[in-house]
Amino acid sequence: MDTLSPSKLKIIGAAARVTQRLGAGNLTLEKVAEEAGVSKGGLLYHYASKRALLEGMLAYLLTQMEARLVEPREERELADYILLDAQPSNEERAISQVLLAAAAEDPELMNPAREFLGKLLADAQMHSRQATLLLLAAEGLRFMDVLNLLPDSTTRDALFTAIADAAQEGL
Amino acid sequence: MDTLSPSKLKIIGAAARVTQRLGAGNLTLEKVAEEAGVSKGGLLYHYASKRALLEGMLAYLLTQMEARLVEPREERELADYILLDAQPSNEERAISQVLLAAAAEDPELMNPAREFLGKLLADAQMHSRQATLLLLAAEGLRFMDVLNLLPDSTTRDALFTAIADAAQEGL
DNA sequence: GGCACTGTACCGACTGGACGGTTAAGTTCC
DNA sequence: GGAACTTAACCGTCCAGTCGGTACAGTGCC
Repeated sequence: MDTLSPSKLKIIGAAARVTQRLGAGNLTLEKVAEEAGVSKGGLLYHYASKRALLEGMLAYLLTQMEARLVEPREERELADYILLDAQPSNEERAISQVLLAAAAEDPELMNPAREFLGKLLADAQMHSRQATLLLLAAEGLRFMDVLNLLPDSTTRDALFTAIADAAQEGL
Repeated sequence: MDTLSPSKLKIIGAAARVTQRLGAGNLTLEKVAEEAGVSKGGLLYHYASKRALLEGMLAYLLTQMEARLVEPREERELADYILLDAQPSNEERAISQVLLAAAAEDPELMNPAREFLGKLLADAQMHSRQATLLLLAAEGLRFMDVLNLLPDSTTRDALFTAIADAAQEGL
């Protein structure tokens, strides 16, 4: 995992902001460039194609999420399996949204995510059925959240506490 | 819910097939028209815009799903809450895929789905925390499935039986 | 110090293709 | 005759990616 250059970080942040403002469907290189304060050429110097930019965004997202999952597999408790999806930042939400949209055009793009999720799922299955269910539920909530499928934010919070309680009390 | 005309049904089926074959990102009016055996103009006669077509697909999907949920709210058992996501047909998967992709571009499109899900979620919450968790888990699995985020189909089946067992045994 | 050259970062006008939607002219069936 | 339906050509817009530049900070050589 090479560290991202400041320019690349700036660009990814800009892409997330554009998405938040205009929606994933309106994420164009020109807009990202403008938001990042560079020209389109400048942007393409750092990410040679839109696909490369999207790949960069996905990699960034996965690093962010991985950072939350501190416990090594052997020492994970039930509650650790929902950590991944607890309170995603707006930036994370935006990036997830873009990726969901992009996956439709280019499924290959999601390979790293599939791999990541596959490992996590396998760990959960090895741990217990409860862990598996909690992980699935947390992911379900996350998807609904990212896709704006939840009626309001209080519902989201209620659902999250339901999962968190279940993880605590072991139900 | 007015019944769909044969032409419209034909078009929706064609759209699903195009999606299966080429991916959600390549769903264009021209391709759908060709697959349905009509011209683009003919398609647009029935669905006045691409958005209208997508709305039609969503409505169709929701009717399909609703049909599975036979029990009235008061008589629902735990297992009923995962019925919705059990074994979606390829057509359903394709339509869901398109909708997921479209939602990122145009969140308004998903209003009916949001409403549908909101009700279901409220019912589950009223039933029990277990029902809520099962519903979330089933939805989580469905999203992963639709987005091709699962490593393989045996994993999917294993996860589904895990949920189903939990619904049966009441865990 | 001055010169030639190289690599890195960045710029923005332009192009080419894709695609949603329009239109005007049919055809078919009641 | 007119309503429902179909057709093919066409238009306009949007956007990823290209390309010929510029600026500037080294670096090596005399």
